[in-house]
Amino acid sequence: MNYWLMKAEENVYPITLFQREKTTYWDGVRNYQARNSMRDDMRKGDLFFFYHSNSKPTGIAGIGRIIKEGYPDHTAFDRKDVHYDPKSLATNPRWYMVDVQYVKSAKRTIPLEVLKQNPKLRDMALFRQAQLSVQPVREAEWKLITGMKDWW
DNA sequence: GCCAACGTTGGC
DNA sequence: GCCAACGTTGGC
Repeated sequence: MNYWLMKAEENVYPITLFQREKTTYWDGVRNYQARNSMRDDMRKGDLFFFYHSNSKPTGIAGIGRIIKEGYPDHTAFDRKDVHYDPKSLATNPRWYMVDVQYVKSAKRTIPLEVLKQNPKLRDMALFRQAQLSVQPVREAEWKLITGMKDWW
């Protein structure tokens, strides 16, 4: 079982919408490292932190589960889609996505600042590669964060 | 809205 | 292969 952190802009896809929809596909990732994680490493049943960026505060808003492993991101083929990429061909897709299911929300978003203050979380990818929208989370980090009673 | 960090593109 | 220009991410 692997753990992940996936970022969504709150004004684009808030966790309240995820909760209503229950399942969705995670499209629009256009970074190779994030793509590789989704295409090669995510497994059905893996859990992830749903992270709100561009929000007040930014931070972990909830938890989701991977329910379908990597497959071509069709929004890259759609000329009218904001994530259209003419270099991604149906015969040779460049971008991948996964299907995800809502699991639960934090009582309140756990702010980035709170995570930063915990010395045990210092090595999280979140701080080392701030711009990466899909990133692995270590089991110890997962357990520590999900065990923060005030927030769940 | 600003801007630092960082990834990608393309000329050479 | 280098690197400047450019675009995007995301915190603030």
